[in-house]
Amino acid sequence: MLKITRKVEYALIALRHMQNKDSQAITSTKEIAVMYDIPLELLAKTLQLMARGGIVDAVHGPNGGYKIKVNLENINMIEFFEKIEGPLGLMDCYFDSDCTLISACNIRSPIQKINDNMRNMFENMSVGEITQ
Amino acid sequence: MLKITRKVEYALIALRHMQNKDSQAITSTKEIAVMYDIPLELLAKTLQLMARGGIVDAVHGPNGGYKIKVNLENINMIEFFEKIEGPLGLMDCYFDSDCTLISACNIRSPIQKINDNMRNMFENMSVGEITQ
DNA sequence: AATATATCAGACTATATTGGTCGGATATTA
DNA sequence: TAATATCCGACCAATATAGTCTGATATATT
Repeated sequence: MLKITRKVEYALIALRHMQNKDSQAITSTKEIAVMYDIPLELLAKTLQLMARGGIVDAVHGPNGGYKIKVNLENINMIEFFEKIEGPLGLMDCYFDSDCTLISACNIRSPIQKINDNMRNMFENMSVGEITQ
Repeated sequence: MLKITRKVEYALIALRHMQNKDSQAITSTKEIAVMYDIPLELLAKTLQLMARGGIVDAVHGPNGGYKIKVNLENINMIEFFEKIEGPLGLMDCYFDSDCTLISACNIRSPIQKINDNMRNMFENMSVGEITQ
């Protein structure tokens, strides 16, 4: 429980690796997969997700690869998780709006409070902080 | 990802239910299972885990059940999770102690930073806060 | 004592999620 | 045209979680 997925882990490793190079340098999937001993295909998929999500730019063809596109300080961990894994279960909860799930929320689920805390924490944590 | 298990959820629901009754009142598994529509056997197991963990007291026999044993403000969420699910992956990380996993930690895993933050958050959150 | 009811305990199955693989398409450089 | 890299979805394998079943033990009531 409370686990971070491999895809997210691989994505962060890849970003940190690229961050330590010249900002215009191109890094291939293979380079990262070999260096950190990560399954190539799976890493490839996560890099594709980051490209789709606008976090990195892709360069096709021989000597192709990826480079970081945005300032990692400007993207929070919730956005990041959702770009890679899709919508999280950690729904936003607006106490002052009307909520059709009040009974499910209050009667059934103290979990909501935990999720609110987690979401809040990750919204205030940038990818840059994590990759250093 | 980042999900809380059903057992934890059921445990919190049970505690909140008991908290709203007289502190000496006995609550059976059945009472809770019926009221919140939770699978009886699974709820039974989580209550047993809480009894083993010293959070509740069990009363055997007819009209038996459970009652809260400790002050829920004095137990943090990490302790609670571990009583119910066993050791979490969110290891403690002591930066000033020597660590045989430094390379794995620094080179491979930004995850460590995320886990440290989560652990810190849950250590400073009491079960009482969540069950109200 | 016998019976009914509740917790206790572990093995077992079903389901869902995640991790990883494969095949083939598209883009680009040489 | 050949080689290399990203792209994309379908697929299978491994793991984790959810839930079920069987039987034991403790105790209150009759």
